[in-house]
Amino acid sequence: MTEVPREGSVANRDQISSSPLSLFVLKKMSEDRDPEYRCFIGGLAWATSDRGLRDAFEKYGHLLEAKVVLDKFSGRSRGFGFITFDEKKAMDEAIAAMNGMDLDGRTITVDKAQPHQGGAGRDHDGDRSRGGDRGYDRDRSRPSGGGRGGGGGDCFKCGKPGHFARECPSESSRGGSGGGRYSSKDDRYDAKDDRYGGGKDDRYSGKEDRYSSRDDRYGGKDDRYGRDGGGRDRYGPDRSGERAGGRSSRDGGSRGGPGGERHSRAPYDRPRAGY
DNA sequence: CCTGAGCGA
Repeated sequence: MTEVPREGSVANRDQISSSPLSLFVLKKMSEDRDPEYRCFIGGLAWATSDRGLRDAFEKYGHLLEAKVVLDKFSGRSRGFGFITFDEKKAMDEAIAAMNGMDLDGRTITVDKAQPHQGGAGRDHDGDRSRGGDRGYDRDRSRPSGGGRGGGGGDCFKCGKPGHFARECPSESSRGGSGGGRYSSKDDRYDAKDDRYGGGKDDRYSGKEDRYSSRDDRYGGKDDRYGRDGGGRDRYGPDRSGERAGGRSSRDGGSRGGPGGERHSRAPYDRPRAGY
């Protein structure tokens, strides 16, 4: 009746032992879904490295990880990085203390990092909402220096946002133009478009020597004022993409020389190189 | 004196 057949027990034991699937356990990477205390650091100077990040944030708590995101296409910092604390209060202290602070000569933005659920495999996702926000605000107010006099800010003449001091409508002679940057298109774009679509083929044949010095363009003593040295092009974090796209349309992917690299070498510059 | 604005192998 209530007797349990031993034969069944033996058979059942054997079944478990012979089940290879039962021995496997689903183990994920070191990072479990348990949210770590990661912070997104934005507004970093181009010359800021992961060491600089850690050195600036390890004082608020023990950092499990401190890394500056580098651009694989340029090899240079993308201007933001991530730091991971092992404690929540440390993260909170760091955010509250370093947000809007000046690091490496530039005002940085410190905020909670967005969780990437895919790991390395991440596609181009235009929507960051992901169905779950984590305090991330896409329409956040720009620190703009945080009003702490860090270096960012609005118009230096009238202090009104939406325009710059050079284009301040409050002082600009409104002769013919009442808008400033909003009126008509910029001639500078026409000039750029002209050399790409103007039909001039010698634009790179004889001008290439100027780009040969692209390694010293970042060799300036500063990361924000040393750009106007030999570049006719204004503010450009990396114009290599534009140039590569322009020449590829002409070359069709064929290189006529061994020096067809996108960049000669790492544009690493040391502000304290002792130069 | 400022257009960098951004979330990674």
